[in-house]
Amino acid sequence: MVTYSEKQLKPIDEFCPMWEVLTQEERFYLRENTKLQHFRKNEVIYCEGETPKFMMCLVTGKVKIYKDGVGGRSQIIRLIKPVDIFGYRAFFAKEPYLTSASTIESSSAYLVPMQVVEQIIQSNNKLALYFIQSLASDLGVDDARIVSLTQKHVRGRLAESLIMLRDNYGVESDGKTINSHLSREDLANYSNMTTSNAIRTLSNFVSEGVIAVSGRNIQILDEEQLRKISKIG
Amino acid sequence: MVTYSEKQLKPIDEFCPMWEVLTQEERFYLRENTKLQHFRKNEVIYCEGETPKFMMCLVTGKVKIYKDGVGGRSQIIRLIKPVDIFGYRAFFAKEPYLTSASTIESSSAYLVPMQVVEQIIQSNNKLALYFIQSLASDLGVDDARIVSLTQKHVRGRLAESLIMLRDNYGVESDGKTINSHLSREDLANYSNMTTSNAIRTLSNFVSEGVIAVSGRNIQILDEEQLRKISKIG
DNA sequence: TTAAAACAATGTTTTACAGCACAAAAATAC
DNA sequence: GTATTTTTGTGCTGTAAAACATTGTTTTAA
Repeated sequence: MVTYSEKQLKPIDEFCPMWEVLTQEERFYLRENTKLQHFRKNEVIYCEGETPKFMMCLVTGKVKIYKDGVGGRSQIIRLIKPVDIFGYRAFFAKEPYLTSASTIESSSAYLVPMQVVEQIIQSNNKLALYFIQSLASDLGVDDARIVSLTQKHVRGRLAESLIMLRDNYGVESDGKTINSHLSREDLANYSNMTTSNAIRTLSNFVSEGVIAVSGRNIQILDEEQLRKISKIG
Repeated sequence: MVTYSEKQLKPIDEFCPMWEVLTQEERFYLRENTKLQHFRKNEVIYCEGETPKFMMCLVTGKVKIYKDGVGGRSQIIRLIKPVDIFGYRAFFAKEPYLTSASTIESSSAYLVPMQVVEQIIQSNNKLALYFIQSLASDLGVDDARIVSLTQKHVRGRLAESLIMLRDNYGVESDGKTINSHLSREDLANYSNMTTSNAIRTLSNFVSEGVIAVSGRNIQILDEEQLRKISKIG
């Protein structure tokens, strides 16, 4: 039962540039074993503790990777945008999932069984090197994040998050509004602060003229100043 | 100019189990291009911002990977023990080093040029998979660490660090003393707290009977209680 | 079309922890 | 073996940010 819009969708090996290194046989094998799945807004994709079975390639929507910590407090580890892949780390580390994944808006993703990925890696070194590079980059981001989240003050952490959101998701057609509409709570959970503090600090930024806010729409007005706050704070 | 003790040392491909997957030719190629280097106590091995050229395999001693953050405050990201490899992440991510590395005691390490590593990976898939697994594991540790360092209280963070130190470096011949002798400052920098707080909390643990301390020697007396503190705090 | 959640905003209280300052002890240098 | 630096230990103070409380606002559901 394939809908019209899905018919128009490119197969996974053409949709996502990482598979360009595959041979024709490998591409066919990949396609045959990949399925497209849709997720409603705020639907959980996988949970901490589960056994990783699929790698996901996000086609549309937005996904958060998070961890529930002390006292049910949630920490968003990273945010996924279309064409990003996720859900494969735990399999390679031979562990159950250490994180959970949930959509933050209606989303769809290609699901590839991890055995299929592993098999292709075993025959294709370039794909292996792609994963090495991808994991190495993520690890660098995490290393930097450890320092930011522990050492920067609330203002600095929020400023950094806003810049990341803009860099990651881009802006809307007006060229200003960040193409991401996180709730204040998610913004707080990403930036390691309480919701109250995210709200408070956001409105401080507005009165200082560095950003403009309208509901969940955020515009960066003075990027230089925001970077300054991110660096010093 | 090879000393007697170095003569006795196994070549890198025999010393470190990760190279077992190499062919004879690859092993020879690796050996020919590897050099052993000694580092004094508190000697810097590489610095944030430098271009990664070598992968290190620690032969003896202990090394800290750290990042200098806000106001010169240092955060130790991870601790290296013999036979661990380090210094390769940035090369794979095609970045300059994001962290610095320094010995915390007199150490020696095999240095392998990253081009050599990359070349062997290109011809040997099993080695590629080893790096994928290694990076995936480190990423999982970092993900968990983000939550611990941001959400746990001082007591919980220090308790977790002590357990990690024991698990990572083991105990001395008495079967109790942790085989690691970090300064209070390094312990604090690993656990994201001030030196004062590390000292204070450490002596609190002593009066509670969960650990015993004598200079830089630390013994875990009540592991169950320490785990409890780590979990709740 | 009203009820009920969920979300946003703001003010108040509490507390965990950083940031000193200073003293003692230990390691290192001279 | 004395001097000097580094490390360790302790107490006090200020403050950033959590926790709590209250009210207003928007979205969802019934």
